[in-house]
Amino acid sequence: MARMARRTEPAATATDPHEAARIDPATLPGRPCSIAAALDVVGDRWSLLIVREVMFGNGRFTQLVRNTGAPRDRIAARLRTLVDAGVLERHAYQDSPRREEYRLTQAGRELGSVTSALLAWGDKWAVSTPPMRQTHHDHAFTPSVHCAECGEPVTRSDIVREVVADGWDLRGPLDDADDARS
Amino acid sequence: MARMARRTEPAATATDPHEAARIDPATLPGRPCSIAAALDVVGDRWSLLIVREVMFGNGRFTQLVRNTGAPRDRIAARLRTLVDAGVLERHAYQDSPRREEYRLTQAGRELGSVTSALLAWGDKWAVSTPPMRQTHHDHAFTPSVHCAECGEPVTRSDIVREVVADGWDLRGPLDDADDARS
DNA sequence: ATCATCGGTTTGGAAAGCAAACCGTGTTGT
DNA sequence: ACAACACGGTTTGCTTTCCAAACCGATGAT
Repeated sequence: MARMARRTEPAATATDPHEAARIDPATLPGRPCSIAAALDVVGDRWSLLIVREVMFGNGRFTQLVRNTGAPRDRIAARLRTLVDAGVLERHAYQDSPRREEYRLTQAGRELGSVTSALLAWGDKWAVSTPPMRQTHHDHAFTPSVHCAECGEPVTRSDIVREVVADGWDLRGPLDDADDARS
Repeated sequence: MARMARRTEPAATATDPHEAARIDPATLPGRPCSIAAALDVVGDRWSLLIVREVMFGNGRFTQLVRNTGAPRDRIAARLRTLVDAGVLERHAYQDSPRREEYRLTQAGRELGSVTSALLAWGDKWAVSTPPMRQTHHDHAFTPSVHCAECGEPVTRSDIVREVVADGWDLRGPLDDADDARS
């Protein structure tokens, strides 16, 4: 994808061929950050809609084109990069004629937390009328973020962030005359 | 943003001037879906990185440019659409010379669930070395999605989805000869 | 007076996105 | 046998967006 094109190094040190190459966050523009790295993989216009459709069981090319509304060449391009990134895998569902469909990998399945958060936010803030309903054991489902360690629901102020990458802190690059700091 | 440009109607029925205009999901390309609507607002290359920086307290123009790595004109353009969408608000932090900074609205703050999910996913699947550490009450923080109603941690198979928008179900548009259904 | 800071805008070229037409393989209908 | 169709894409020609770098206007500091 385009954002990828701005990175300076592909960092092809994959030992396992099944494992997709990982991004060195220092090669991304701006702050080294896993949010930026995640968006480098799925942050374009169509990727998360493709993931949504595959989650719904619609993993075939024509289904993806129809249900996302994206141009065919965009779908084709995104499918390639998502397979390369280890989010999807290509799987033949018949020979003769050979037909392929796409399935989620474990990494792809775990994007469910992202689509789920976007769905909830969109329902609440973006949309006039929610077009889909989600239920969890027969009651309406609203996601709530908890701490996996202690199980408690999380408030934003409970979370402390610390930058471990060299040359940056929460304010920005350290060598910058942004404000007084040694 | 560009994706916005493909919608056919702005749906300007806002009663409250503070409330941003909401999207009619039927006007989006593809499946009517709040994920697509959310991505219509924050689904471009830079928006969520802007939101990240504002969450970190870096709400000024030059900070946003430096810390996201985006071109100045892109930041300016995104700030306008994010303010229009009700994610950010512009706030003067001094007069003479007048200087503005951007702050999160409630809608913007609630994008924390999205950035949080992306951060966790990026840490686990996209990045070679996580460049940031998050702690919750002095232990490492990993987000876990629970059901807000019953408090239980959520498995993907526990969630049942139902399309309420006209003309679609989970497979796609109903009038389509995708497979046999009345 | 000159230079620096801040919050942008302008400009010109390069890249990406788009809709629509096309293609190869294989199957179905007549 | 032959035409039409399904599927999973690719190609083409054009439009839109994106980018880097330069510029701008208001003000304050030297």
